[in-house]
Amino acid sequence: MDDSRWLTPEQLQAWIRLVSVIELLPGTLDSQLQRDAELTHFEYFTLAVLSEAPERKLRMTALSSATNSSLARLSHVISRLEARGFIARTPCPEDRRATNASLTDEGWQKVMATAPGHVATVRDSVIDVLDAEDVADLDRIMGSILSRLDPTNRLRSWGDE
Amino acid sequence: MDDSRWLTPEQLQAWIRLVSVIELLPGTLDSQLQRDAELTHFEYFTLAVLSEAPERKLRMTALSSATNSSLARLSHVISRLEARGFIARTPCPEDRRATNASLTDEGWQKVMATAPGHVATVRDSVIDVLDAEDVADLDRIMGSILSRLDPTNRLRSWGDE
DNA sequence: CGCCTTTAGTTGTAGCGTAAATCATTCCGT
DNA sequence: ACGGAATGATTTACGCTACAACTAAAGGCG
Repeated sequence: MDDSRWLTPEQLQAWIRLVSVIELLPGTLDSQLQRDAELTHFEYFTLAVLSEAPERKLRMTALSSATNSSLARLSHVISRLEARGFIARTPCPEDRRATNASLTDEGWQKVMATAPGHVATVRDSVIDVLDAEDVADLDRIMGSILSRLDPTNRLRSWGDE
Repeated sequence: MDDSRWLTPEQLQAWIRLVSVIELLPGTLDSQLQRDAELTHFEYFTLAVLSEAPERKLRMTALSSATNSSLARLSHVISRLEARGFIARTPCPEDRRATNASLTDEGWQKVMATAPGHVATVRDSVIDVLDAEDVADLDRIMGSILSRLDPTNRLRSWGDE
């Protein structure tokens, strides 16, 4: 086993801290959203992405790509959100294999009502502890990592969450 | 809703990218470990932490703290690892409420056998795309975030994963 | 002491995510 | 135009995690 393939102490510590954030942040986001809106972070994010899309509508595949999820996972989530009236499934005319997921008015209301509390949590747990330079560094580094993690490089420059 | 509480475009993009990493990295780590060692990343991490502890033994509470997990989650995981022979539970003499989890020889062998492949994945998906300055930035930023996320501030300066 | 509270840990259950199987439709080479 | 491969999406089964309830031991204090 080549020794140069091990991590330096600096790399190791940065890695452990990244792992810790990955372990802790989802819980923070989920519990605020669960408490205040009965939504998981992924459910909220899905609604939010949809709310930014043209006509508030996207094909399942496009939505799964935009939310970094598998189609299977998305399908489950959309089923739940559909049952709650936040999303409607409609068959796609151009390609009869495809399904469009579109945000209902109720879904739109839900996003509007939920966003402020969520943003407050994001600021409180992440953004507000960082200065402008930190934010730029974070953006650059996460971009680099994503280029490895996300083979299809779908990392857009985003309008909004 | 005060407008200053919304995110700037720069903050928003950095946030979305962080969320994407949080969504994608666990899957990458889990699938490599699952494929090569039939371990989740959390299971591996637990074994690894234990392998660095004095006598390769820690109390459940200390271990849950070191792995950023709840005691309940840890208890389930330790049960699985115990059933597979990687860990042994022993009652703690000083405090009869407490339980020690200690790494068995098999568990030690497992960590040794699994580490190289895992480190290769970590390098490949994260570390190798970053230069020394990036690593320092990542470390600093994750440290800042953790100070908010982790009220007990147990972020040590780590010996090893 | 006796009682209440806190700490340590385990267990049961419900819900979410992953992986694999399935099905329908479309694409494509010949 | 036909048959196979690829694509779009859903469904099922199963494993992991969070949450709540519970047991047991220790600490604190009047």
